[in-house]
Amino acid sequence: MNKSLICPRFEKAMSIISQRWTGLVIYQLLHGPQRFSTIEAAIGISGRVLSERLKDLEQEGIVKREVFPETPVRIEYSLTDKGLSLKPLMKDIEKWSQTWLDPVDAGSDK
Amino acid sequence: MNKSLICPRFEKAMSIISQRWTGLVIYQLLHGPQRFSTIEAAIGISGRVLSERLKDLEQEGIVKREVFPETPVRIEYSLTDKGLSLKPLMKDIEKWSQTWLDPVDAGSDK
DNA sequence: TAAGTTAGTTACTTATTGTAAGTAATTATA
DNA sequence: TATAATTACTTACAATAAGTAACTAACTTA
Repeated sequence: MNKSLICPRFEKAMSIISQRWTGLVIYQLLHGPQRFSTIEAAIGISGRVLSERLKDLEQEGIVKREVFPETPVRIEYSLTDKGLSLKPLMKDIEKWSQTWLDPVDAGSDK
Repeated sequence: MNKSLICPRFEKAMSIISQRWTGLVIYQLLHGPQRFSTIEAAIGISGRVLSERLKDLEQEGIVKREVFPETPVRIEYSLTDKGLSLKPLMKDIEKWSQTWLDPVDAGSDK
């Protein structure tokens, strides 16, 4: 079971992109380096999960974490080259959504 | 809480694409119309969830379900125009994975 | 000393998935 | 005729992931 016939690299890419919230986190970071609380507020993710996702994305080499020892401490998250390379993809999704999703529908909660 | 500042249409698109398995189901259907059990085997999804996803995707107008009253009954799932319009996106993901993911790494179960 | 920052973490609840067995409709086989 | 097979699901239950809210650490300011 669970032995798929699909290219493992594609599958891996999908597993990154299709993990809940990762897409939005990356999209948000396209606006530039940001701190934890900014991302949290911008996309409406819970701190618990954001913390988890940022760690995963750092592991994948998609996100970079930088500490600025100011007061209070400032920690900035930004995209690496690998992360930035996802920009065209994000733009495609944006374009698709504008072409194929009805504005009214899109806003309604489930 | 949970009031994001991101464009609702983009968010909706993301919520479709980033739902577990939907990407792989769509990708698989790019190969042409297929029956339930074929998709199931191809991507390694459980029947329970596949059934759920296909219903969702049909709702979204991305997938079409057709019944052929043969024996045993044949039911084919295929992409609608809206579904097919996701093809360039899928190809981009494929390309990205080939450029940025290490083949060894990608295969390892985490 | 108390209260305010930011960036998390922890404990606990709720939601989503996975697993495996079961069902319905029909035909083939012993 | 009873049993088995096939496909496309559904159901019940266990396991994993996400949401919520309170809490911590390491400062600084009032």
